[in-house]
Amino acid sequence: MVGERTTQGVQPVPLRPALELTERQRNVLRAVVEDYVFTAVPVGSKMLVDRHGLAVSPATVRSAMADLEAMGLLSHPHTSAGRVPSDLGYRIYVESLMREAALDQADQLMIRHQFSQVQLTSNEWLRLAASILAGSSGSASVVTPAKSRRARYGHVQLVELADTSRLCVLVLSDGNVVQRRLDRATLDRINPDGPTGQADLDIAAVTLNAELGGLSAPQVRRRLGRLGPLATHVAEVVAQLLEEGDGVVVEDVFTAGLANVLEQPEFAQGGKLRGILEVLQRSDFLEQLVPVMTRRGGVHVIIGHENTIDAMHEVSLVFAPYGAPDRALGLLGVLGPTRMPYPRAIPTVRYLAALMDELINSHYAETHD
Amino acid sequence: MVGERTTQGVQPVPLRPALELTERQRNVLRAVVEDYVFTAVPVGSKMLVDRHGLAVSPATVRSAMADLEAMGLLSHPHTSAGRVPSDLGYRIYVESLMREAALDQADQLMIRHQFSQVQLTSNEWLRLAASILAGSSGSASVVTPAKSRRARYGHVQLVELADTSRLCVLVLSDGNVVQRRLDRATLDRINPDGPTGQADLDIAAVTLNAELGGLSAPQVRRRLGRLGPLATHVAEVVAQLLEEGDGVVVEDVFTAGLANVLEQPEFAQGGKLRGILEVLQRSDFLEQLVPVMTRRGGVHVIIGHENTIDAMHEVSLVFAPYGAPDRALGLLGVLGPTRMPYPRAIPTVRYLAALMDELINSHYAETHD
DNA sequence: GTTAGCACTCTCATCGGTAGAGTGCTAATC
DNA sequence: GATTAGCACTCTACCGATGAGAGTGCTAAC
Repeated sequence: MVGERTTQGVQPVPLRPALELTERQRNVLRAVVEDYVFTAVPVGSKMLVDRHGLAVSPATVRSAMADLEAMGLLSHPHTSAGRVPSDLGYRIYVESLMREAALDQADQLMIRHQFSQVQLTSNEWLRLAASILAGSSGSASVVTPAKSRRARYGHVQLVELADTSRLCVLVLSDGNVVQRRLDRATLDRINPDGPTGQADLDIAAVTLNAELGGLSAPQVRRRLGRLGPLATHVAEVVAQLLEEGDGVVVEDVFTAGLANVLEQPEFAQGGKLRGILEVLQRSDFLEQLVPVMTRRGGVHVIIGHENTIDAMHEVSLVFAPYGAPDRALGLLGVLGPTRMPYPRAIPTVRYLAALMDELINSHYAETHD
Repeated sequence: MVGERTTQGVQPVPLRPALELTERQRNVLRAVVEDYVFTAVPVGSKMLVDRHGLAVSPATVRSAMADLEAMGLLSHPHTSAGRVPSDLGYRIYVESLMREAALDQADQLMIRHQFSQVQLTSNEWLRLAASILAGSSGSASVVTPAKSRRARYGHVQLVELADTSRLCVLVLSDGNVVQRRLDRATLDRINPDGPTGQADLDIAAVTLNAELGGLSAPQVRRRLGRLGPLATHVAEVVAQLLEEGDGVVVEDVFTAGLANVLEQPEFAQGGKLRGILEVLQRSDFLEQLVPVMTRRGGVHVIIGHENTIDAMHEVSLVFAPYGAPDRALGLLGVLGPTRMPYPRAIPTVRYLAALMDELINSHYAETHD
């Protein structure tokens, strides 16, 4: 029942060398976190024994709480209020106190079923993932498309649209599609005898696809000389497109369930949410997660002040990478108050990441067995 | 100075036959709206004469206000509070009282400059538009990609990815690109001798591009018989893709500036925003605007209860279509409290719609003159 | 080591009172 | 006849006091 593999070592955590807790302290901390996550109200000693069947008196719990507070795991809004977990308290909880259960069989089936209804090559897929994640975790969710950090040339298509525009559509080796319009003036310079037509474009495309398959941006650049003038120009554009994508993993972000976060009492007055919304819409906040995530897979939890972004000091992130290793990497996860139901959020994120791994791999590989 | 072309006839407005206002009533209504939009505080008679240099006494203003209230243009939060415009009051204001100025020359240049930095064929373009719109209007903004309601076949590309997946990339006549993975099992059935390779795919693509250019979904279906087995299968997929896009205009939505709305005092407590956020993320709320917008271009204003969606009863929309008539239609606009600075929002939306018209048309047509 | 008892602290909800803003009405004024 | 000054009235928002309740920390007894 209890998930053996917890989410340890989430990297930026300054765990003091020996933070040994007694069994009682562990129980109290666990109870405080779970009670507070549930009620959003600072929890006092009496409530705690009443609701969690601790076989000791409130006074004993008080002394344990005082110890935990001294260690920095709990804090006090004011003298005569109950205790609230600190970021560090949540950290300890997540790493060694939490009882993490796998996702319900029924939920799993339901989720799978929803995915089976939708085409993988469309953004609908990601929208669905975001929506499921938000619904199931009760937080805001974020999903980015799977994308290779070093995508290579896959296949190019040059199109003359009904009007006089010329489009270069590049399918990358990771399956993503990017496009760019070809500059008219340049085309006219290359082909001074008249407008560049579909026939010209087709010839260039054939050349390019034969010559450039599987190449990276610098490799494409090295080939520039050996192609015809039109093909060279397009190859230049292709190289640019490859370079623009290089190293960038997070481009588009699909979010859902913002309303869930809005509902939380800690964000009742809009002020606090404002910063978060702004960060969310920029999306570069995910960029910083990429190195950590690629270094080691699995679910990563970032709690409150562990986040380097100021506006995020009151929220927690539960994220995981998905995709094919070294080919395409996507990120997905949830964002909620630090007072987040981790035992629910973590398995949900884990399951969805695994599912999307699976889908993406079968999408690409689809072996015959 | 004063914009002659106001945004009249926004359709679902039950304007009573003869709503004649005296000059004074008009002035008072205008002053109330502008004061309230600025301060967000119900405005009383004394404040009004003080701040708006009305050459009459508060008592006179009071009587005018009472008249306006009887006509349903103002309302009273409670007995001894100031007046607040009703939705109808805003409507009258927008249609005939507002002094609408064109956008600043400097602003215009700045916006143009930002667009010049970005590729039209990427979503960055739309993201930028949303961001400009939000920043300039101080509200939340929404932008959808320009899309034809009846796009036709443009050009197809069939790609064998590095692994065993086969992709069909379809460029539509409106310049948009859609893709779909080809089903492996079907391919194997069509070509039982071995896996369908890039060579096979190329041949099929050439056939399809020669045969199907400019055709609509039913026309493509009618051609199905005359093509080879592989091409027929792909054409089937193409027809599906065309059909899925038919009639749908709003698919992806780019929003920005949600935080701006959050900041407004009327949404200080999250509850009200919740519904709006949910509607925004669904995006089907725009679908209902499409018929109105295509029937007649220009800026459309929908105030509070004029909106058929319940969750939107406390917000106003200022929207305009853009794109090439009968080819590709996109929607853009802003969403804010009914207490919106219409004289700023409307010209901004108008300008941006015109600019995007222009960009899109030069993108597609780019005539030689 | 645990617990009961107790004094103490702090918040929060309640309540009455008051200041202030605004109204509607009436009678005087231009 | 329209406008305005004056006035009584109403309602809210704010303030300060009060008391209940929850929770703590400490000490002494178990």
